[in-house]
Amino acid sequence: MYNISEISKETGLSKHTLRYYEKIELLAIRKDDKGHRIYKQTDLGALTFIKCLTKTGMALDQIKEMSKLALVNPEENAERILDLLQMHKEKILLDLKESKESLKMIEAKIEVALNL
Amino acid sequence: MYNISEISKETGLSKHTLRYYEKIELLAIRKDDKGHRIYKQTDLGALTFIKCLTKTGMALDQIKEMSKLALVNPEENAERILDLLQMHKEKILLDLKESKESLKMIEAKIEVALNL
DNA sequence: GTTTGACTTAGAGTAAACTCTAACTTGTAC
DNA sequence: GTACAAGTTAGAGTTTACTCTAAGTCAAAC
Repeated sequence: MYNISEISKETGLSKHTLRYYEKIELLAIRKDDKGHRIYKQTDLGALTFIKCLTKTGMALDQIKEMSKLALVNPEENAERILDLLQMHKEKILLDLKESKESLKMIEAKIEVALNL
Repeated sequence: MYNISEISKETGLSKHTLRYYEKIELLAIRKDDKGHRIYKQTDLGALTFIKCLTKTGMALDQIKEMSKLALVNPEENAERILDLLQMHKEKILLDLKESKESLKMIEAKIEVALNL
């Protein structure tokens, strides 16, 4: 069990961002009798996974769509979720390829600059 | 020599974006007597390199700063430019590392989903 | 000679993902 | 009992990188 400050430190996401994620219904967090958020291990896991997805360029809208599918009816939607994850995986592989190509061009520029 | 439509096709950047890049002074393009833009091979090269930099996460502001340095006084600024390029290279390497880690987590999720 | 299509401009509008502000409550420390 | 720190909300503002619109010029096609 964590409060918002602890989760913020743990995930590296700002408190603002954590509240924002709730506002856009990316995830739902239980609150105590004072209205303060209580984060569980599973919430930490979810946020860690969300970070993986955003870092690799998945839009919050898509992440939200996926997490809704998983929450509402995991069994019926398992295949669709798998599809989305696999499509994202392909996208990452393509991005990695393109980034490596860009890196080569940049390294070439650096080489040229060094030989002046 | 190319006009804006040809350069748009060649680079994959929209005409809107090409004009926008000029507006923010990312590069300067000569015009003919009718005020139409004339792109040279070097402009195509510059745009290709700009695409490498944006694709790998460099902000337009930084690209602009760098290209200003190169245009205003290439000799005096050579070292600074080299520095910026090398810093960006390090950033790409870190991003690649992080993306690969995220990829692993996503592949792990896919594995779990497949074994249900 | 007028329609079509490509170019031009200034400036407004959009989308995504935050980020901040103001006003408020609550619990602990002095 | 009051100051301080941490939590809350609704809603406004910011940043980045486009993207679009309206109004206009100009040359070639029919």
